[in-house]
Amino acid sequence: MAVNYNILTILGPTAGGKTSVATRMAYILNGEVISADSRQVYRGMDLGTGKDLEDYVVEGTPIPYHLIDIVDSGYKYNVYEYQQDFIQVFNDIQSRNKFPVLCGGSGMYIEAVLKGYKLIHVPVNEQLRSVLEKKPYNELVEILASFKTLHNKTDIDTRKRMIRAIEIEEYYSENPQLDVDYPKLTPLIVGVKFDRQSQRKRITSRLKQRLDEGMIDEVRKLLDRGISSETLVYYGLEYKFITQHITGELSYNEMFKKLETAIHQFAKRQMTWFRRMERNGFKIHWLDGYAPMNEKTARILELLGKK
RNA sequence: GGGGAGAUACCAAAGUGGCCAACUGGGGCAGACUGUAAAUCUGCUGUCGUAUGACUUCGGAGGUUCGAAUCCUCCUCUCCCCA
Repeated sequence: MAVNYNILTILGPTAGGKTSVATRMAYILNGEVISADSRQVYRGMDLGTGKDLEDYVVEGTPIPYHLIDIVDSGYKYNVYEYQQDFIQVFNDIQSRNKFPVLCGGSGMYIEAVLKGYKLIHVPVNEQLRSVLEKKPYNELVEILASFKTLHNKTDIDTRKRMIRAIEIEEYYSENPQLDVDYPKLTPLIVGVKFDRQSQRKRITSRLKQRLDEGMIDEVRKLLDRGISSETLVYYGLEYKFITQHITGELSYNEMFKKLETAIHQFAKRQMTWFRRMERNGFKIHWLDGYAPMNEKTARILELLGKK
């Protein structure tokens, strides 16, 4: 029985070659790419986020992409906004009879849209915050526990998150209607990965390459533009360690080693998320990164039932 | 050539007769995670499919002792200082 997939998802850990597979598929399917990357949304953050914009031209044809370069660096984007933006882009692509290819490595963003997390806009409640901020942590735990149903299951390991969690529950309790008009998605999910040893090698050589291409200058430019080092550190990985190098906290070698390790660990966490998705019922069809492109695309077409 | 310091698990580093299969940090592995998610947090990490269990470890070889990573002897190697 043929399944009518209405979206193709390409996921996988960093440095696995997802983008080229996604753009190739978009080229074949007359489609457009929707990025699922929590850091590529920022303008001016290219090398550090591994945007690979040159991959968006296949056989001389530019492939339209979405949710890349949509906000200024310095801004703090989040899942809620991502989901909203995704819905809009998805509907738009469908209305133009193009095929959407979701591609990225931000597990939570992917799951948020494929699973349709119920996220609604919860405004900041300054009054509530000022009250909660005076209370001890254990009292906050009790307050959060007092809500019958929890909509927000995030970590509450810090006071800040705890207060935000209560703020969200508080809002839900007063605004019970939370059904948003969510598009019906029937995704085919394909993962691209290499064996761990190869993955590590790829991460390291890609890191060296991007440093050669001027990744440090990119970060320096952001600092010059007035983005605080705290914000850059918040962005993590490349932006975090390179900023610490620029401010003199880390030598070049220390920066390189720590960053390399951090990216390896990040790739591992990405895989942990994907495995969890599989346990939770998402079928991910894994492709060996070493397979040639035509083999990958043939396999995906086969899975899509277009062969 | 003379003097001194040291060799501990993947790495660094505690431990200096029993409470040591060995503190701790890093790394590695596994996991949690719906509003920071490139974040944050948790567990495991000598071997034995489980173990209040067994077995093998603290440079090597001997020895002392009821008992050694810890004490003694010899050997090998590393580092530092003076020549």
